[in-house]
Amino acid sequence: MIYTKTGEYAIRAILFLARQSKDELIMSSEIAKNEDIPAHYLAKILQRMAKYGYVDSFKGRGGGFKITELAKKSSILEIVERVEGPVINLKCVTGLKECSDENPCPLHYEWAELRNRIYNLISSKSVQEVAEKYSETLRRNN
Amino acid sequence: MIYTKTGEYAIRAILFLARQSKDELIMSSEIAKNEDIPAHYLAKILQRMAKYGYVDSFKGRGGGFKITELAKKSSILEIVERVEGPVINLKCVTGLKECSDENPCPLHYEWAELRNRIYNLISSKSVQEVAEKYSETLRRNN
DNA sequence: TTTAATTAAGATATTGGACTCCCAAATTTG
DNA sequence: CAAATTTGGGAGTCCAATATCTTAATTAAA
Repeated sequence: MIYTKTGEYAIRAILFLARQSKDELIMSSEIAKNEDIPAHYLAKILQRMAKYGYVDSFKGRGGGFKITELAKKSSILEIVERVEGPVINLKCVTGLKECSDENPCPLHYEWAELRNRIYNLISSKSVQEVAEKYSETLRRNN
Repeated sequence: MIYTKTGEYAIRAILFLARQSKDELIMSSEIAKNEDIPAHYLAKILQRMAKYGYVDSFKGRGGGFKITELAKKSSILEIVERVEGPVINLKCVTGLKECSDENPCPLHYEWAELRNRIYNLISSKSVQEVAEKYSETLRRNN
């Protein structure tokens, strides 16, 4: 993974919610169980995502979480960066202090290209698209 | 950066040493100053690299460090992994629990390719090559 | 031989991420 | 209304990475 556990848990939870049938409420504990995430910790992350408007939350018996339209349209990168801050450091793989477009280290341009492609990979598809395609794969195989 | 600060410091120090004129001894504090690395922390890292045979160390007045032939021939990846353990996590960018070649998530193959290219980028050139090419760039520009 | 300089080594401190616990607030159900 | 259930929010623990400090060992130079 490129990001931290917090970001990973956030994405797994949101993709899990995105794969549920419409308007169904899922409890934090159920997501935790299914995705193998520490329950109390996930609760915190969901709490934050509720603030950001990525999930709607409902208290009390029968309560739980469901994904919002905002989250469905968002990319993985957007959600992760909201939850944990910038994902990929801009610095070059050599880490050289003076490395820049003017004074490029020998790996500068190749790394820049890869970095862009990584960004692209996790920002060009919406959560909904990813969830749907993944559901298809699971349907085909099982 | 893909690796931790410890790995980054190690690489910057080793590339700095690789750019020095032959047989010159460089003090830990001098590297720290030039590369803007916490001095005491770098000392620890150099100490470990001495154990691994990547630098030779000399105590006392006039002492310091110099890079070994082993380090010159090694790749950035080799050194970083020696210093801090495996660099890039194998897990997919979606973090999905069941993601595998059989049940690939929608980003699985693209990510696998990028991961390979990153590995390639930091493992196909030796420290010496990187240092030499970088020195050339600096000479041309300044 | 003494002093200063430099690395080696180990102990300690700080920080941030990961995780836990507890109680309050809200909501449903009986 | 009371009890049970579920999220919200605050506080606290744990651990590894990062960073600092102190002292010992070694060496060169005065």
